[in-house]
Amino acid sequence: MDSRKLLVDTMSELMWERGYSDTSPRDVRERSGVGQGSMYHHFPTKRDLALAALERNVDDLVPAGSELDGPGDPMARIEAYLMRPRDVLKGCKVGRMTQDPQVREDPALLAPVSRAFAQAHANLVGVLREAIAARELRDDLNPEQLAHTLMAVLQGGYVLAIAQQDPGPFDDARAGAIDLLRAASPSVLNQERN
Amino acid sequence: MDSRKLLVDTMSELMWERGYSDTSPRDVRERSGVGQGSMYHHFPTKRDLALAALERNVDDLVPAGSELDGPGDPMARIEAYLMRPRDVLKGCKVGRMTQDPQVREDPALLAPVSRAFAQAHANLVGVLREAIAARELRDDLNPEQLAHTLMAVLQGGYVLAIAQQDPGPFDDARAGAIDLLRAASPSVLNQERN
DNA sequence: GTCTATACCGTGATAGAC
DNA sequence: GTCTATCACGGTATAGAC
Repeated sequence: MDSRKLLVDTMSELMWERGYSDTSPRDVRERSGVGQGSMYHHFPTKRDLALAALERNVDDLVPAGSELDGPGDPMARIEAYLMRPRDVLKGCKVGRMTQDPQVREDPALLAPVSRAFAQAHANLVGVLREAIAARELRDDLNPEQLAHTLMAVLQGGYVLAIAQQDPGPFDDARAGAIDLLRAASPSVLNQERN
Repeated sequence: MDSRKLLVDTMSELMWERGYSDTSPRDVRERSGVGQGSMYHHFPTKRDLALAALERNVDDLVPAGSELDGPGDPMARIEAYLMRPRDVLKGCKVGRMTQDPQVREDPALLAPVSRAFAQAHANLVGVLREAIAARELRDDLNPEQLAHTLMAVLQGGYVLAIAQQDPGPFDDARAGAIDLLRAASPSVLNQERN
């Protein structure tokens, strides 16, 4: 129906599955069924199509962090965010882009990726601060650093899982992170001091 | 001098910088100065050269874990391993391969990557066990999971840093991980119980 | 907006002489 | 082992009709 939307949808999928460099205009045409003429009418270059697809893929990631804004204890929300089911062996549609040389070298393509991670970081920092305020986490922990740690656990978990072609390492990584977070609750001793 | 070695060296560099798909035989020839004939004499296909280069790149990573076998407290060795200086914005020459579709789909190319991470995991598990035995870490933590967590922090740290074109998120991620590890030492209360 | 035809270039080789 | 020449193919468009 709407060729333009079809093209963006298809490019989004392909960029998730194969990245940018390794996805050709021909791949997009064949999967979408949109003809050559239409394609270049809507998007003068492959890069233009990729930009549209990328904006879409990063937008998918923002509501994906909705566990963080929900109700419940801050720590419970953080754990829910980490434990949300994910398509582990496909990897992260946003993080993947950082390993594509043609994306890395193109500030315009990298920009949406950068924004998405910055947004995720800000959300996580907020909940971590709440957790500290609620005495669920020690107050000597740095929320900015810790947010990057947790994001890295997820992004790196994908890498390890794909290397083994097994989601196990991803699940291990996040379970270990949660154990550490729980171990970092203010100790009974400290609570008695206050 | 030795064309074969020159080719492997050059391919190793290029695969670190640009991955496999995006590195062409021409790139290798031009950077190495080795001629077309020599190249295809030593390596019948690009994939053969990549296999040799990959074996070499993963071998670079094993001695890189030598901090783990050194002297000193187990926890100090883990921290030294995490804090070792790294070329953050270039990323990990092994982890990078997992995002290349042509590597992902080729079991022979993925195998060295898988082995390298499995080895790193085994080494980390060993030191984490020592840390628990030395009462530097709580004994209710799972060393297998935790090892994957720490590896993921590094691998994911690269992703975040490249996205921002700034090593900051990588440094945050590992600093946060170390803070969590320290917070997971057996509490005074627990120590008194034993 | 969509179609078909055409074009140019880089990739990933192969061929055969030296 | 190394050199130069050649090649088939896919990637990434452009041209112009409908």
